[in-house]
Amino acid sequence: MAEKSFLSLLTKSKTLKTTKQLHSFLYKNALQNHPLLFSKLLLHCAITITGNGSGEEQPLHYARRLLSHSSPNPPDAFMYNTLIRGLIDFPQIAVNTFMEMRLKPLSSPIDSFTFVFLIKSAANLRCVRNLSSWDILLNGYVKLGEIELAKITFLRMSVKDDVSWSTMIVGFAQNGCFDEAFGFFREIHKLRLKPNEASLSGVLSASAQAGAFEFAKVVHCLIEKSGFVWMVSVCNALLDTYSKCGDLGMARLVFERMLEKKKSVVSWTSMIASLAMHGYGVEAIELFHKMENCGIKPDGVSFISVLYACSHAGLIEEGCKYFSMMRDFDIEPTIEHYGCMVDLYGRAGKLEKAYEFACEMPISPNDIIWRTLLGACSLHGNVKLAEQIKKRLSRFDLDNSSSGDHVLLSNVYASLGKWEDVASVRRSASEQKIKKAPGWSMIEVEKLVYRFMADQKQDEIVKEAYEKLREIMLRLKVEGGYVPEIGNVLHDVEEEEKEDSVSRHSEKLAVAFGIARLREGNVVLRIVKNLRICRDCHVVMKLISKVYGLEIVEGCKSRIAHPLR
DNA sequence: ATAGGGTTAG
Repeated sequence: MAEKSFLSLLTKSKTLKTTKQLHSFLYKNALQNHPLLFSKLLLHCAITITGNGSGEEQPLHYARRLLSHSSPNPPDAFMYNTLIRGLIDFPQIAVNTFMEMRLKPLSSPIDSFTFVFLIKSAANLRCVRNLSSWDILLNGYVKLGEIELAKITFLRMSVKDDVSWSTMIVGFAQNGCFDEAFGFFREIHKLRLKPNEASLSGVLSASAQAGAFEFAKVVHCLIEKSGFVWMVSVCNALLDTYSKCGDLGMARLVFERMLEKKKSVVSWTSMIASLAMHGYGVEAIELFHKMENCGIKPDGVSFISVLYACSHAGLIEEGCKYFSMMRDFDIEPTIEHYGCMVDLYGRAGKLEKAYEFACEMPISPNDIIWRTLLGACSLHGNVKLAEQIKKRLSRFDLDNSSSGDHVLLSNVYASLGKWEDVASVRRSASEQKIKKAPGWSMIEVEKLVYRFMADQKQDEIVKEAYEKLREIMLRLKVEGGYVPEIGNVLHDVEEEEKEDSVSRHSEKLAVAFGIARLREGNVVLRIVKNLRICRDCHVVMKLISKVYGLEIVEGCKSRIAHPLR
């Protein structure tokens, strides 16, 4: 059967009658389960409604019936999307259709297209009457990452319920607008609205990502006081937040306090990931087994976490075992799982194997896979492979994240003292107008967050930090026998200059400021930064811990380092 | 209705 000719007939059909005829033809040829043809048919019906606009409901019912009879397979999101797209002039019906869609079992999940069409049809906002429709609209914008549009819509809404508020908070948290998430949460409090499970989870997730430890603790108090402690997602978010803020002990406590039967896959996986990120790979794996013994089936994310644990603990064989174990659980490996495997081999120095693995993956490798390998090359000083991989990476259309790739390659050269090559990488980077993302570090002092950058404008705070830093470095040299570690500095410059450029790194400033403002009895400093720590800073942190008797916890996105452990 | 966990790098 020529699919194309059928489709062209379908698109040419202008009435419900001819559409129905084509439909029966479809059945006769046993093509009714063909999702594409089916969707086209649906679209056609839907368009017929909007086309004659005379309150003709018949085609709509017909389209609906088609959907409910699309057995033996459940309908997929594509079909519903088509219907919603056809309802562009009937926002209320479109929203109702969406409501129906989310209640039905679908063979493919609701995707961003669903929201694109939904929002388009609801663009004429006067048509949207009830509050839940508005909330769905907000959620649609959030899912599309259009957080500004969501905010505008939210501000225009005359009536808002707690779902509207929590949708916004979660939206901010998911789109990296942490300050806004905090702000909206405070606003809820001011308006004397009760926070709910979602807004609490959302604001905690924002705290976790921003490393806002003090803020998180305030939220935690609120949770304890208002009896939200028994909500699974709130506990999960709390656990994750403590872990990401560097307090593994509290994360553990939250996990252990949860009732055994309340713990979900997410709870277990969060705890496994926390252990892994804090460097307890073996314990993470043990917990994975404990989870299985408790009858909780691991999902895809659980495997990512346990693979992460293996690669960072250097447990190659274990990693391979878990990777193949996924099949027993009917979990199809995704690009993330393959990424973990490449990291597993690469980190352990098996660069050839890692490269081979990446080339033979059934999914075509993304930039992250290659960057993983490039990182491994830099770790093990393999110039040849690094150059090859850099070439592959440059084929990706990367706008902002590519600066790091140049840095990585130049680090490979620098580690071998190939300064001409380092210079040429820098030249090519600057020719392509690639700017390195400036590194920053944050420290929370008495519930206020201070952010430092390497060559910041001097204000009182920065001056205070620099002054303290000078004093600290002197003390480290005298008492700790500090020698600057400058292997990673890119320029081939005089030693003194290298030391100088290293000494201004933002994390040193942040720690210095923390020490300058240290309160009596406080022995922990928490730093959050956007870039990975450099070797020299690592050494300095270790020495500071020793000389000053402090614990320094450095959080860096997904990893937490404890220099003194 | 809205929610919680996850691959790389400077």
